Amino acid sequence: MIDEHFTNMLEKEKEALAKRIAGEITLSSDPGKTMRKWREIFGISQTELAEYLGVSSSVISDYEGGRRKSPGASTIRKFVEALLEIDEKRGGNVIRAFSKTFGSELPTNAILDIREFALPITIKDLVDAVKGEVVANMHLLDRRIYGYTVVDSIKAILEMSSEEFLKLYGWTTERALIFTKVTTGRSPMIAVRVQGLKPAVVVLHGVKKLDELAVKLAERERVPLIVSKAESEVELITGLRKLVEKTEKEF
Amino acid sequence: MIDEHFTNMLEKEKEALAKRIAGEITLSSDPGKTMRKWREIFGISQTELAEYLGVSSSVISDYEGGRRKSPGASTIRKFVEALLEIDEKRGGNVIRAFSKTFGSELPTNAILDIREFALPITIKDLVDAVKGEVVANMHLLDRRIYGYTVVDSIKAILEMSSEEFLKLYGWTTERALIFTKVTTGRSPMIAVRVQGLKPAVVVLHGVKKLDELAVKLAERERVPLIVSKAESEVELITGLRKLVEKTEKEF
DNA sequence: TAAGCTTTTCGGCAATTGCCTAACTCGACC
DNA sequence: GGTCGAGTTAGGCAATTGCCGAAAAGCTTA
Repeated sequence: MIDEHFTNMLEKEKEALAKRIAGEITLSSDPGKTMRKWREIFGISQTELAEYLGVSSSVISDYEGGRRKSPGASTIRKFVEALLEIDEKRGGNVIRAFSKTFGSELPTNAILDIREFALPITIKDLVDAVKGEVVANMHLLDRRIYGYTVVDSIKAILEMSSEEFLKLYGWTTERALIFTKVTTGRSPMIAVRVQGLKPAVVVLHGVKKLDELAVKLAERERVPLIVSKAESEVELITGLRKLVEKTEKEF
Repeated sequence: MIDEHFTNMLEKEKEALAKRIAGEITLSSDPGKTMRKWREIFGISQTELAEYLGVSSSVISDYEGGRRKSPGASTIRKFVEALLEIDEKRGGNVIRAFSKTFGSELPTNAILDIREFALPITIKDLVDAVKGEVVANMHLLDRRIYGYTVVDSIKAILEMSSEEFLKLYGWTTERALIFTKVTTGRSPMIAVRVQGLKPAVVVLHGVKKLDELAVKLAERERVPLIVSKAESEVELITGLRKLVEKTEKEF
């Protein structure tokens, strides 16, 4: 009974997300661009999506590239449904990441800020926003990221269970994971390695003396590592939010 | 500054509603049917919408009738934007009715229940759901309605300002207005008449002795008047909610 | 650096959309 | 009963979509 209720709630969240994505694509002045944005948020390749839909991959590329100015409702529907079904088959991490039910389960005092960008940005953009310095994997700065999560590393380590850590990383691989109250950077990077999942980039704020091991772990995992020189958490978050607003204006 | 903030909030609600409507149309297995549903919720005629969009009215009829199985994104976008812009020109009552901002301004203890149906129902359906008896305008029972508002008439009269009454009626003309704790039905019908607006149907619950003036006022306003014989408010609301669920299943 | 995988670009074509016009139906009202 | 406004139906047609396949280009990784 309770399980059934919970399942119905998740189903509603999925429907709401489907509607949100479909609405956004349909109302967009560049539907193809928005289609790409959401496909990348889900971390699905054009090839995989094409196979799932039973079309050739050039079809997906043509849509996302804007060759078709006004995709039909059927096409958008199939596209959106495929994204959600593929995600569900993978465990439903992205659906959960965008649902309110999931959001309310996290210890909110460890999480200082969570935002999405209206448009994908590069890690280079992020570096500027956090007054950062790249300390590992500089060659990977062209990666796209779609959002960020700012975590108080002390609170997170003290209060979050292993499962919650997993959830934190499991959102998408296309987000920046930002730790504040960091001393050497060792603990966050160990946590990243132990969980075996990869955020698109890790930002450390508050570093007194960077531990060489942190750099090595980042290089091993091929995760760009950035040290933020922002004066305070407020300044860090303000810079990030300005970046969010900037992408909203450009969109 | 505060005005600006408030305007931005309304703009966001409008965007959210646009996305909701567009998403629903796009994901629907019968987009035309959903387009009609939303046009009727806004109380806009096909003719007016067609003129606004600069097309002939047969175009709207063809879409809503399902002649086009997969309307393009551009078409849906123009349709949705037109609905919202026309409503805004009329004062934005429907946009507000569907926004959270508006909802939180009403005295919630006077309003016992507010719901939408997933599909339009006729007044006949409503009569059954509330164990009702039609006392005026029986020939108008084929009208479509899209939702209902149940109001405690005593609390509403004691606590609601004239402006709030106006808001209550101003939602759409496609909803049922249901008064509970009614003795003769005179006061609710006078309120209906004084405000000069027309709900699709009025239901009176708890009538001891129906005032003939109530019937006359209903006839004059051409508003179907129904007296509910439900044993209690709970039974009344339960019947209505069952009807909501029924439409959700059929949709 | 080479191989393998992913994505892009473009020509082609059948099917469908977006819109028109004209004729018709229905309900309300004078 | 006649008029008017709202809505429906269907034929027609130019423009666009939905999809294919092939060639080229780009990216990642060992």
